[in-house]
Order: sequence, then structure tokens, then C-alpha cells
Amino acid sequence: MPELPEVETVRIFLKKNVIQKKILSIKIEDSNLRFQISNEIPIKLRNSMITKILRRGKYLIFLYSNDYALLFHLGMTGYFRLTDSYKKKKHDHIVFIFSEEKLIFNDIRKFGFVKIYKKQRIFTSKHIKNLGPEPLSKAFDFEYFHKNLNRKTNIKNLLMNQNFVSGLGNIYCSEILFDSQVKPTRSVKSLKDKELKRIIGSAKKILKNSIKLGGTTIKNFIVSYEEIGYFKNNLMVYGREGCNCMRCKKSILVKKINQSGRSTFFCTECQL
DNA sequence: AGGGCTACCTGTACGC
DNA sequence: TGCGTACAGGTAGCCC
Repeated sequence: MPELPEVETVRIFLKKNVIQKKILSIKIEDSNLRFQISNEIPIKLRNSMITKILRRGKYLIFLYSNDYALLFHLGMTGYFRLTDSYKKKKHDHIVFIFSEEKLIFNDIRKFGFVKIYKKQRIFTSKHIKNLGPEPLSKAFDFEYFHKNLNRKTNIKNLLMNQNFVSGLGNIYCSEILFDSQVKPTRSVKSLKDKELKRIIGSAKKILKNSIKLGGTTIKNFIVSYEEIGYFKNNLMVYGREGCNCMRCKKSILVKKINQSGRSTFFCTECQL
């Protein structure tokens, strides 16, 4: 599920609901994730509180009132739920117990993880240190894009590369290239200036809009890909193989191809 | 160094 | 109904 807008939606939800609340205890229900959950976490964070929640690409960073920070990645199926009466569910991994509620991290496929760091070390961790600029930041602009055109890959794979730009995943890359009318297989060095500008503009527009939609759809205390309808309802091309293109309206123009093992969708007529 | 491929894991949908 | 297979929005780590 979670690409930048989804992770940002989770961040906003958690910021509203668990900041400055004292953690009485932490229980590891199942330490088996992409990386084993450290049993230092309950010890180091007991009686502290989250003071800040940041997002970098698809990662969430929780800063605590002591020296520590947690780095979360949701993988494909990770989600949080906040509840006042904890009933254990399949694939629950870690439970943060506040005085009146509990925050649970659940991850079916175990591609997600949580790691503990000393605060000052988190941005130099191997996960964070090489990430490319945030796509919504000023750093992701024409000049930056242009500097990276010497790469030997296609535009879909470039946008998917977290070290080029952080936070875009398989769905948003298809959507961005559809919006900017660029064919996903185009080699990076073949791109014209005006196409680069369109891609940057489309990326920022689509991400902003999706974050806005995410914010309007939080209606309960579960933040998961099933519960948040947000962008799913607004897809223009992803998952629409064999359907009419929503721009040029011609029938059966949306095609699904495989790029580096992932599905890409595009219109054969209006993406050049 | 950079890019491509595979492994990791569980659930679901679909064809037979 | 059951079984086998393909596929799913993630990254790390290996290989070239």
C-alpha cells in the first residue's frame, strides 16, 4: 500500500492522536518482521512519550522525549490501529500501551520493520542517508532532474528509485507518467526539457491532491490501506488494463506491461 | 557506482 | 470444493 501520500496520512493521524501521551509499556507480540524487533524497544521507551513524528520518503520517524527514536517502514501491508480495548489480531507485532489507549502495528506480509536508534544517528542510518529529495520539496526541481539525465535507465524506473526521489511507488509512478503524457519506457536521456517539467509538475500535483484526499477520509482509528479510500478512488490509469483511457477516451488503450518485475499501466495513444 | 534481479511473506483471486 | 498458480502498492542485498 503505502507510498508517500499514504505514509503522510498515517503521520498526520498519529500526530493528532498519540503525541505527548505517556507510554506505560510496550509489548512485542511477534518480533518477526523484515528485521527482528529489538527487545530493547520496550526497555528504552518505557515511560517516555512521542514528541514528534517525521516522514522521510516512505519512512516514519518517531522522536521520543528521551534520547531515542524509532524508524518505521510499513512495507506493503503494515498499518497502525488505535483502540481502547485491545483485542489481539493475527499479524499484530508490537503494541504501545498508553494510559487510555493502545497503538498497534500490524503487518501481514512482514515486509515492514521498526528499529530503534539514538536520535542523532537516525538520519545517518543506511535506510535514510541515501534517499533522494522529497518530491514535494523545492530540491526536486528541473535543475535537479536535468543533472540526473545521464542515468542509464527508463523514466519509470528512475522515478521508482528512492535514491533519485523518495516516496514514489508503483501506483504513483504510473499515475504521474499518465498525467504528464510520457511513456514509461522512455529512456531518461531521451526526455525533452518540457517533458521533465511536466513530470515534475504532475508529481507535485498528484501527491498534494492525494494527501488532501487521505486527510479527508480518516474516519476511524485504523490507518490501513483497506480503511483509507483516498487515492484508490481517483486512479486514472493504474489497474485499468483494457479499459478506455480517461483522457483520450479511446477504448482498450490502457495497457499493462512489466518493468523490472513490476506492473506499469499507460495509454498507448496519448503517452508518447 | 549504478542498475537489474531475486528473496522475503501472506492473502486473495482465478482457472481447472 | 480443493488445488495450483499468479499476483499484490515494499526494500535489501546480491550480482554484473
